[in-house]
Amino acid sequence: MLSNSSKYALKAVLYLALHTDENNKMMVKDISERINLPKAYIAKLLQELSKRKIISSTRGPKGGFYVTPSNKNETVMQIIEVIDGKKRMETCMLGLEDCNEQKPCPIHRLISPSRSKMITLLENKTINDLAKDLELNKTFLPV
Amino acid sequence: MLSNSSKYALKAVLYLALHTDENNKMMVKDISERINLPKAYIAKLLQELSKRKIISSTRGPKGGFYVTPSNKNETVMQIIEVIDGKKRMETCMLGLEDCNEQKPCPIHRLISPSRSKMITLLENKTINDLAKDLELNKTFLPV
DNA sequence: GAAAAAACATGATATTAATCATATTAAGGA
DNA sequence: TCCTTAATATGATTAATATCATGTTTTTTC
Repeated sequence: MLSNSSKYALKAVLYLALHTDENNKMMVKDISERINLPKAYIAKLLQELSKRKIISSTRGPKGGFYVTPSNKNETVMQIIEVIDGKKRMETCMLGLEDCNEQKPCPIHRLISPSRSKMITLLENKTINDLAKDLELNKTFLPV
Repeated sequence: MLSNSSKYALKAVLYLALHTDENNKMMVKDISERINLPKAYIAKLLQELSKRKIISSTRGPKGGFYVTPSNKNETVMQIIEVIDGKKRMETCMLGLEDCNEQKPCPIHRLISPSRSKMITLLENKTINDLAKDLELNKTFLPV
Protein backbone atom coordinates (compact mmCIF):
# COMPACT_ATOMS: atom_id res chain seq x y z
CA MET A 1 0.00 0.00 0.00
CA LEU A 2 2.54 2.57 1.17
CA SER A 3 6.13 2.22 0.08
CA ASN A 4 8.85 2.21 2.65
CA SER A 5 9.78 5.62 1.40
CA SER A 6 6.45 7.24 2.10
CA LYS A 7 6.32 5.66 5.53
CA TYR A 8 9.67 7.23 6.30
CA ALA A 9 8.59 10.52 4.81
CA LEU A 10 5.46 10.67 6.88
CA LYS A 11 7.35 9.91 10.06
CA ALA A 12 9.88 12.60 9.33
CA VAL A 13 7.30 15.21 8.47
CA LEU A 14 5.38 14.47 11.66
CA TYR A 15 8.55 14.79 13.65
CA LEU A 16 9.24 18.13 12.02
CA ALA A 17 5.69 19.25 12.66
CA LEU A 18 6.15 18.63 16.36
CA HIS A 19 9.64 19.99 16.77
CA THR A 20 10.33 22.73 14.26
CA ASP A 21 9.10 26.05 12.95
CA GLU A 22 10.55 29.06 11.12
CA ASN A 23 12.81 29.82 14.05
CA ASN A 24 13.77 26.27 14.95
CA LYS A 25 15.04 24.41 11.97
CA MET A 26 16.57 21.00 12.11
CA MET A 27 19.35 19.39 10.12
CA VAL A 28 18.76 16.07 8.43
CA LYS A 29 21.49 14.61 10.60
CA ASP A 30 19.52 15.34 13.75
CA ILE A 31 16.19 14.32 12.27
CA SER A 32 17.52 10.96 11.20
CA GLU A 33 19.01 10.34 14.63
CA ARG A 34 15.79 11.20 16.41
CA ILE A 35 13.52 9.09 14.28
CA ASN A 36 16.15 6.42 13.87
CA LEU A 37 16.12 6.16 10.13
CA PRO A 38 19.02 6.25 7.66
CA LYS A 39 20.36 9.76 7.17
CA ALA A 40 21.08 9.71 3.46
CA TYR A 41 17.77 8.13 2.66
CA ILE A 42 15.79 10.59 4.77
CA ALA A 43 17.76 13.43 3.21
CA LYS A 44 16.66 12.46 -0.26
CA LEU A 45 13.02 12.20 0.79
CA LEU A 46 13.02 15.54 2.60
CA GLN A 47 14.63 17.22 -0.36
CA GLU A 48 11.87 15.95 -2.60
CA LEU A 49 9.18 17.10 -0.17
CA SER A 50 10.85 20.48 0.11
CA LYS A 51 11.02 20.88 -3.64
CA ARG A 52 7.30 20.22 -3.80
CA LYS A 53 6.67 22.71 -0.99
CA ILE A 54 5.24 20.13 1.39
CA ILE A 55 7.87 21.17 3.91
CA SER A 56 10.30 24.08 4.07
CA SER A 57 14.07 24.34 4.16
CA THR A 58 16.94 26.78 4.07
CA ARG A 59 20.59 26.09 3.35
CA GLY A 60 23.69 27.16 5.09
CA PRO A 61 24.46 27.77 8.76
CA LYS A 62 21.40 27.76 11.00
CA GLY A 63 19.61 26.20 8.10
CA GLY A 64 17.71 22.96 8.01
CA PHE A 65 14.25 21.59 7.44
CA TYR A 66 11.10 22.84 9.14
CA VAL A 67 7.39 23.06 8.69
CA THR A 68 5.40 26.26 8.64
CA PRO A 69 1.78 26.59 9.72
CA SER A 70 0.96 26.58 6.05
CA ASN A 71 2.89 23.34 5.55
CA LYS A 72 0.85 21.79 8.32
CA ASN A 73 -2.23 22.11 6.20
CA GLU A 74 -0.83 19.70 3.66
CA THR A 75 -2.54 16.35 3.75
CA VAL A 76 -1.16 12.89 4.35
CA MET A 77 -2.13 11.95 0.83
CA GLN A 78 -0.04 14.74 -0.61
CA ILE A 79 3.04 13.30 1.01
CA ILE A 80 2.21 9.88 -0.33
CA GLU A 81 1.64 11.27 -3.80
CA VAL A 82 4.94 13.11 -3.87
CA ILE A 83 6.88 10.07 -2.78
CA ASP A 84 4.98 7.18 -4.34
CA GLY A 85 3.24 8.90 -7.20
CA LYS A 86 -0.46 9.35 -7.76
CA LYS A 87 -1.09 5.98 -9.33
CA ARG A 88 0.07 3.66 -6.59
CA MET A 89 -2.95 4.16 -4.40
CA GLU A 90 -5.56 4.14 -7.11
CA THR A 91 -4.46 1.34 -9.35
CA CYS A 92 -6.58 -1.82 -9.68
CA MET A 93 -5.81 -4.33 -6.98
CA LEU A 94 -5.40 -7.04 -9.57
CA GLY A 95 -3.23 -4.80 -11.69
CA LEU A 96 -5.69 -4.69 -14.58
CA GLU A 97 -5.39 -1.79 -16.95
CA ASP A 98 -9.06 -1.31 -17.60
CA CYS A 99 -10.83 -2.16 -14.41
CA ASN A 100 -13.59 0.27 -13.50
CA GLU A 101 -17.13 0.51 -12.25
CA GLN A 102 -18.55 -0.52 -15.61
CA LYS A 103 -16.12 -3.37 -16.12
CA PRO A 104 -14.96 -4.38 -12.66
CA CYS A 105 -12.35 -7.01 -11.96
CA PRO A 106 -13.35 -9.94 -9.76
CA ILE A 107 -12.45 -8.17 -6.54
CA HIS A 108 -13.24 -4.59 -7.51
CA ARG A 109 -16.75 -4.43 -6.06
CA LEU A 110 -15.56 -6.27 -3.02
CA ILE A 111 -12.76 -4.02 -1.90
CA SER A 112 -13.26 -0.78 -3.77
CA PRO A 113 -15.59 0.82 -1.21
CA SER A 114 -13.18 0.22 1.67
CA ARG A 115 -10.27 1.43 -0.34
CA SER A 116 -12.02 4.57 -1.54
CA LYS A 117 -12.92 5.29 2.03
CA MET A 118 -9.30 4.95 3.08
CA ILE A 119 -8.14 7.26 0.31
CA THR A 120 -10.71 9.88 1.22
CA LEU A 121 -9.63 9.78 4.83
CA LEU A 122 -6.00 10.23 3.88
CA GLU A 123 -6.89 13.06 1.52
CA ASN A 124 -8.71 14.91 4.24
CA LYS A 125 -6.27 14.36 7.06
CA THR A 126 -3.72 17.12 7.48
CA ILE A 127 -0.30 16.98 9.05
CA ASN A 128 -1.67 19.31 11.65
CA ASP A 129 -4.44 16.89 12.57
CA LEU A 130 -1.96 14.09 13.14
CA ALA A 131 0.47 16.33 14.99
CA LYS A 132 -2.28 17.41 17.38
CA ASP A 133 -3.12 13.81 18.20
CA LEU A 134 0.53 13.12 18.94
CA GLU A 135 0.78 16.15 21.21
CA LEU A 136 -2.25 15.00 23.14
CA ASN A 137 -0.81 11.49 23.44
CA LYS A 138 -3.74 10.11 21.59
CA THR A 139 -1.32 8.47 19.18
CA PHE A 140 2.33 7.43 19.31
CA LEU A 141 5.36 7.51 17.09
CA PRO A 142 7.99 5.25 18.62
CA VAL A 143 11.45 5.52 17.12
CA MET B 1 -1.06 -4.23 -0.80
CA LEU B 2 -0.95 -7.34 -2.94
CA SER B 3 2.31 -8.41 -4.49
CA ASN B 4 2.52 -9.01 -8.18
CA SER B 5 2.80 -12.68 -7.37
CA SER B 6 -0.49 -12.91 -5.54
CA LYS B 7 -2.24 -10.95 -8.25
CA TYR B 8 -0.99 -13.48 -10.80
CA ALA B 9 -1.90 -16.35 -8.51
CA LEU B 10 -5.44 -15.14 -8.04
CA LYS B 11 -5.91 -14.67 -11.76
CA ALA B 12 -4.62 -18.15 -12.46
CA VAL B 13 -6.77 -19.78 -9.81
CA LEU B 14 -9.86 -18.03 -11.08
CA TYR B 15 -9.06 -19.17 -14.59
CA LEU B 16 -8.71 -22.72 -13.34
CA ALA B 17 -11.94 -22.44 -11.40
CA LEU B 18 -13.80 -21.55 -14.56
CA HIS B 19 -12.15 -23.98 -16.95
CA THR B 20 -11.01 -27.07 -15.12
CA ASP B 21 -12.14 -29.90 -12.88
CA GLU B 22 -11.02 -33.44 -12.03
CA ASN B 23 -11.63 -34.54 -15.59
CA ASN B 24 -10.33 -31.47 -17.36
CA LYS B 25 -6.90 -30.58 -16.17
CA MET B 26 -4.76 -27.93 -17.72
CA MET B 27 -1.02 -27.65 -18.23
CA VAL B 28 0.81 -24.59 -17.03
CA LYS B 29 1.78 -23.88 -20.63
CA ASP B 30 -1.85 -23.47 -21.63
CA ILE B 31 -2.80 -21.56 -18.51
CA SER B 32 -0.06 -19.03 -19.01
CA GLU B 33 -1.03 -18.53 -22.63
CA ARG B 34 -4.67 -17.98 -21.79
CA ILE B 35 -4.13 -15.51 -19.01
CA ASN B 36 -1.16 -13.98 -20.76
CA LEU B 37 1.33 -14.21 -17.93
CA PRO B 38 4.87 -15.63 -17.93
CA LYS B 39 4.88 -19.41 -17.95
CA ALA B 40 7.78 -20.10 -15.64
CA TYR B 41 6.56 -17.60 -13.12
CA ILE B 42 3.01 -18.94 -13.08
CA ALA B 43 4.39 -22.44 -12.80
CA LYS B 44 6.21 -21.61 -9.62
CA LEU B 45 3.14 -19.98 -8.10
CA LEU B 46 0.82 -22.84 -9.01
CA GLN B 47 3.25 -25.37 -7.58
CA GLU B 48 3.24 -23.51 -4.31
CA LEU B 49 -0.55 -23.32 -4.25
CA SER B 50 -0.76 -27.00 -5.06
CA LYS B 51 1.63 -27.93 -2.29
CA ARG B 52 -0.59 -26.02 0.14
CA LYS B 53 -3.69 -27.74 -1.24
CA ILE B 54 -5.31 -24.55 -2.47
CA ILE B 55 -5.48 -26.11 -5.91
CA SER B 56 -4.93 -29.64 -7.19
CA SER B 57 -2.53 -31.19 -9.65
CA THR B 58 -1.34 -34.46 -11.10
CA ARG B 59 1.85 -35.21 -12.97
CA GLY B 60 2.50 -37.07 -16.14
CA PRO B 61 0.50 -37.35 -19.35
CA LYS B 62 -3.06 -36.03 -19.05
CA GLY B 63 -1.89 -34.31 -15.92
CA GLY B 64 -2.02 -30.66 -15.08
CA PHE B 65 -3.54 -28.26 -12.61
CA TYR B 66 -7.21 -28.11 -11.71
CA VAL B 67 -9.56 -27.09 -8.97
CA THR B 68 -11.98 -29.36 -7.23
CA PRO B 69 -15.28 -28.27 -5.68
CA SER B 70 -13.46 -28.45 -2.38
CA ASN B 71 -10.70 -26.18 -3.68
CA LYS B 72 -13.34 -23.67 -4.67
CA ASN B 73 -14.20 -23.17 -1.04
CA GLU B 74 -10.77 -21.75 -0.35
CA THR B 75 -10.85 -18.03 0.23
CA VAL B 76 -9.10 -15.22 -1.58
CA MET B 77 -7.16 -14.46 1.56
CA GLN B 78 -5.78 -17.98 1.70
CA ILE B 79 -4.21 -17.51 -1.71
CA ILE B 80 -2.74 -14.21 -0.62
CA GLU B 81 -1.37 -15.74 2.55
CA VAL B 82 0.29 -18.62 0.75
CA ILE B 83 1.96 -16.33 -1.74
CA ASP B 84 2.66 -13.18 0.26
CA GLY B 85 2.74 -14.53 3.78
CA LYS B 86 0.39 -13.75 6.63
CA LYS B 87 2.11 -10.59 7.79
CA ARG B 88 1.95 -8.47 4.66
CA MET B 89 -1.71 -7.63 5.02
CA GLU B 90 -1.77 -7.09 8.74
CA THR B 91 1.36 -5.12 9.38
CA CYS B 92 1.18 -1.52 10.60
CA MET B 93 0.80 0.92 7.74
CA LEU B 94 3.68 2.95 9.07
CA GLY B 95 5.76 -0.16 9.59
CA LEU B 96 5.89 0.22 13.36
CA GLU B 97 6.64 -2.88 15.34
CA ASP B 98 4.36 -2.15 18.25
CA CYS B 99 1.37 -0.35 16.85
CA ASN B 100 -1.92 -1.54 18.25
CA GLU B 101 -5.25 -0.38 19.61
CA GLN B 102 -3.70 0.63 22.91
CA LYS B 103 -0.72 2.35 21.39
CA PRO B 104 -1.81 3.37 17.90
CA CYS B 105 0.45 5.01 15.36
CA PRO B 106 -0.64 8.37 13.94
CA ILE B 107 -2.70 6.84 11.15
CA HIS B 108 -3.85 3.67 12.88
CA ARG B 109 -7.25 4.89 14.05
CA LEU B 110 -7.74 6.61 10.74
CA ILE B 111 -7.31 3.70 8.39
CA SER B 112 -7.54 0.61 10.54
CA PRO B 113 -11.33 0.24 10.29
CA SER B 114 -11.30 0.36 6.50
CA ARG B 115 -8.43 -2.01 6.31
CA SER B 116 -9.92 -4.50 8.74
CA LYS B 117 -13.08 -4.41 6.71
CA MET B 118 -11.13 -5.19 3.57
CA ILE B 119 -9.35 -8.08 5.21
CA THR B 120 -12.58 -9.53 6.53
CA LEU B 121 -14.13 -9.36 3.09
CA LEU B 122 -11.18 -11.14 1.53
CA GLU B 123 -11.25 -13.76 4.25
CA ASN B 124 -14.88 -14.50 3.62
CA LYS B 125 -14.84 -14.48 -0.15
CA THR B 126 -14.32 -17.86 -1.74
CA ILE B 127 -12.94 -18.70 -5.14
CA ASN B 128 -16.36 -20.06 -5.90
CA ASP B 129 -17.99 -16.73 -5.14
CA LEU B 130 -15.70 -14.92 -7.54
CA ALA B 131 -16.01 -17.60 -10.20
CA LYS B 132 -19.81 -17.34 -10.09
CA ASP B 133 -19.64 -13.60 -10.65
CA LEU B 134 -17.41 -14.12 -13.65
CA GLU B 135 -19.73 -16.73 -15.11
CA LEU B 136 -22.66 -14.36 -14.78
CA ASN B 137 -20.65 -11.56 -16.42
CA LYS B 138 -20.99 -9.50 -13.31
CA THR B 139 -17.21 -9.12 -13.27
CA PHE B 140 -14.44 -9.42 -15.85
CA LEU B 141 -10.96 -10.82 -16.08
CA PRO B 142 -9.38 -9.44 -19.24
CA VAL B 143 -6.17 -11.09 -20.30
C1' DG C 1 9.12 -51.92 -18.02
C1' DA C 2 10.51 -48.22 -21.15
C1' DA C 3 9.42 -43.83 -23.09
C1' DA C 4 7.12 -39.64 -22.91
C1' DA C 5 4.59 -36.10 -20.53
C1' DA C 6 3.75 -33.38 -17.01
C1' DA C 7 4.45 -31.25 -12.31
C1' DC C 8 8.17 -30.45 -8.76
C1' DA C 9 12.34 -28.55 -6.71
C1' DT C 10 15.94 -25.67 -6.94
C1' DG C 11 18.62 -22.21 -8.24
C1' DA C 12 20.05 -18.39 -11.62
C1' DT C 13 19.19 -13.89 -13.74
C1' DA C 14 16.99 -9.48 -14.28
C1' DT C 15 14.44 -5.64 -12.74
C1' DT C 16 12.87 -2.55 -9.35
C1' DA C 17 13.02 -0.41 -4.89
C1' DA C 18 15.78 0.82 -1.01
C1' DT C 19 19.93 2.69 0.67
C1' DC C 20 24.21 5.19 0.44
C1' DA C 21 27.90 8.56 -1.25
C1' DT C 22 29.59 12.80 -3.08
C1' DA C 23 30.27 16.87 -5.66
C1' DT C 24 27.63 21.34 -6.16
C1' DT C 25 25.09 25.39 -4.68
C1' DA C 26 23.17 28.76 -1.49
C1' DA C 27 23.15 31.14 3.01
C1' DG C 28 25.31 33.21 7.09
C1' DG C 29 28.92 35.08 9.75
C1' DA C 30 33.70 36.83 10.26
C1' DT D 1 34.59 38.86 0.28
C1' DC D 2 35.82 34.42 2.00
C1' DC D 3 35.02 30.44 4.78
C1' DT D 4 31.95 27.35 6.82
C1' DT D 5 27.61 25.11 6.93
C1' DA D 6 23.80 22.82 5.37
C1' DA D 7 20.59 21.66 1.66
C1' DT D 8 20.48 20.07 -3.37
C1' DA D 9 21.33 17.24 -7.38
C1' DT D 10 22.91 13.31 -9.16
C1' DG D 11 24.42 9.01 -9.45
C1' DA D 12 26.28 4.47 -7.33
C1' DT D 13 25.48 0.48 -4.60
C1' DT D 14 22.78 -2.98 -2.21
C1' DA D 15 18.72 -5.69 -1.25
C1' DA D 16 14.34 -7.44 -2.46
C1' DT D 17 11.11 -8.95 -5.85
C1' DA D 18 9.97 -10.60 -10.08
C1' DT D 19 11.21 -13.52 -13.78
C1' DC D 20 13.40 -17.36 -16.09
C1' DA D 21 15.80 -21.97 -16.78
C1' DT D 22 16.74 -26.72 -15.94
C1' DG D 23 17.45 -31.13 -14.01
C1' DT D 24 14.41 -34.59 -11.16
C1' DT D 25 10.40 -37.20 -10.05
C1' DT D 26 5.91 -39.09 -10.85
C1' DT D 27 2.32 -40.82 -13.84
C1' DT D 28 0.42 -42.64 -17.95
C1' DT D 29 0.52 -45.28 -22.09
C1' DC D 30 2.33 -48.66 -25.15
